Amino acid sequence: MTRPERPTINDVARRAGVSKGTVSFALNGRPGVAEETRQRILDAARDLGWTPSHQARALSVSRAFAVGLVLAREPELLGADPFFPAFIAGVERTLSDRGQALVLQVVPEAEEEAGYRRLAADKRVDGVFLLDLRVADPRIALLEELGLPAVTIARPDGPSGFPAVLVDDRPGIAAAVRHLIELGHRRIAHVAGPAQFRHGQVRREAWAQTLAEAGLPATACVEADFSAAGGARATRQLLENDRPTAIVYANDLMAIAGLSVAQELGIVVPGQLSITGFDNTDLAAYVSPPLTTVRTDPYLWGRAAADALLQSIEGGTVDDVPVPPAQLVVRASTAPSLPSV
Amino acid sequence: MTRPERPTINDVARRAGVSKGTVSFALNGRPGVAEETRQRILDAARDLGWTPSHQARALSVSRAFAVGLVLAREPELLGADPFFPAFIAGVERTLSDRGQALVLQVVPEAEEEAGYRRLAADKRVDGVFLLDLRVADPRIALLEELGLPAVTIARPDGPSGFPAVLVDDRPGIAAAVRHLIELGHRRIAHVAGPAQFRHGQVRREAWAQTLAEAGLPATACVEADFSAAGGARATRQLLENDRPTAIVYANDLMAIAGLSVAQELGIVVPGQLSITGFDNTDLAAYVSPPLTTVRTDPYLWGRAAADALLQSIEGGTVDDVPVPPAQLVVRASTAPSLPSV
DNA sequence: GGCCGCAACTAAACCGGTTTGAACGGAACC
DNA sequence: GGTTCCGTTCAAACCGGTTTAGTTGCGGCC
Repeated sequence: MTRPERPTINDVARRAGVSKGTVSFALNGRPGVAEETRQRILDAARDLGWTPSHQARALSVSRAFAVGLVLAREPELLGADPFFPAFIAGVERTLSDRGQALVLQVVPEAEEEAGYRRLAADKRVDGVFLLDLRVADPRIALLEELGLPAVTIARPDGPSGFPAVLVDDRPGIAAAVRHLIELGHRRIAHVAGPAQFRHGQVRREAWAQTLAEAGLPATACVEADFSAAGGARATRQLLENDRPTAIVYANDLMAIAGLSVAQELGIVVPGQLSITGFDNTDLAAYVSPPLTTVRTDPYLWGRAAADALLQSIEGGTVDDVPVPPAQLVVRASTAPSLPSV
Repeated sequence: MTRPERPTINDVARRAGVSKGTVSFALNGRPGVAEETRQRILDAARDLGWTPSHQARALSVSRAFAVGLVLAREPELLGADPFFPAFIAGVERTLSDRGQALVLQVVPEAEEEAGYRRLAADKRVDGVFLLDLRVADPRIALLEELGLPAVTIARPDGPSGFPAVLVDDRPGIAAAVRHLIELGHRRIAHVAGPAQFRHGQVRREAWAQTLAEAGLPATACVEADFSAAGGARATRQLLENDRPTAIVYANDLMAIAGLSVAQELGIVVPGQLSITGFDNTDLAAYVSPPLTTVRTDPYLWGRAAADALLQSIEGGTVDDVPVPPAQLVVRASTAPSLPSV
């Protein structure tokens, strides 16, 4: 009942009648091995069912054959975020084909830096994804200091030596705002994400800029935290005084919470208030009324990010990766603004 | 600008004036090293800022110092599930203190077995978590064959050589059903998860059994897939003929979708229909009406599961781990049943 | 004084690959 | 016929730890 020992490169060498150095060369497609010998070695390896020990390889070449993802969000927030699992699925799609693994680290925000340092010091990973970029994100300098390759999701605000997956939330938000303007809305509010996050900031700017371009005021904005509780609070605040006729939310979760707040206040959506979300979560189409929102494709971003990261690890400088823009999905939570409420 | 070479055990040995074997012994707290020597070695290691290379260690002791999690769910379903991120956060909490990493693998369901085999063959992990247990789950035999330690979340239906975190959904569902019975409901339906999943099956059984104990019929049950779309479809089906006065959903996502369906059909919740969910997602308290649901603690389960897994890897046989039962959270989506509708 | 036993330590093998330096043999060249 | 050169192969070093088999020095014992 002892587990069968797995064959090593020495077994292959013996069976093929060559030295293990030659086996290594043959299997890595290096020149300097006669075709006939190479064939013999490949056969021997196949017969024995040999696969290289990635631990041994990791030690010799000083690579981890893995990439990392550090999440500093609070677990509760993570739970509600549809982005993250889809992104990971996309990442895996690329990684698994290439024999790489994904190392995940979830840390309290205070230990974020230590998290990256540990991954680097232990040589656990050969590179990392940088998610949830913050304004003037300190992690960029940190990773440069650590010499760890990285790929950022969306372009950071400062200079960055790392390639970025060019996720841009602006067109999606702009489309939502324009959609509302076309419906006749003039008082269009925004429930924003935290300004410290790039995606919070960028969505807010897009909202403001699109309004400005239409000659409309961009005054009604409340900053929240992407959570349902925050969305509800912000909505209540907006609806209290000088009520807008439409609210653009920075994500679906807050939008759905806001929708409920409006309903509890007896405000009819979309009759008296139009609402848009962002993310197109699973639930968006199944609330009442179904939510007009912006569909993004985190699965695709994950694939693209992993491709770029692996390429970057293997040495090449990598260009930023374009991705298709987000699409507005019009459902029933938006309707023409009534001439006067 | 070259990255400074990090010190090896040889550097420490030289500095302390001993052989590297002694250094290894000293640092692993083995007997046979004089106290004075040990101190000198520790000092030298500290001075040099030495930390052991886990790659080298992994090779010699044939351990990965990592544990794995294979997710075979579709990305869309994952995205909506609050369980998974919280669980991971709990797992990490335990792992990071012990220098272990978490390797995540997201695979299409068809490649699930290959996923585990790869993790084992590459010695990428020393053990795995078994989530989303299925009825007669084939992975148990697979992992036993692979000789890979594991911990299951909830007890599997068949025999299992692995310790389990004793998550039990029954009391939570039973509490929800009893709560509805106490409110006077007699026609209590259930929107179930897929019967192939243990947690789908168990919740359904708990619903049926609690009704049976109260002498009520457990006939109105529709199986869905834990998704919003599925929950909406199931709800519509239940409300069409012989309408129940209450519906117990197997998760919050379906419950929220069901709530919207009822509202669109002009059925007042909770006036004409009471609804309960399961999970207590972030959103549950912020829909209208706020959802009565069952609060679980996946973060805690994650911690417990990781503890058990590490212990199991380190050799000991491990007992099943009890966890506190889920709690019913009563909100406004449940109300007394009207004498006659 | 010689022997035993033990604590403390060293040297070397080992894990399983990659990589370097040198050796070998045959063909080409002068 | 001897030198050069190249393609092929091997032996050994290396990555950085752990572990085993010895070696050393010292005190106790008879």
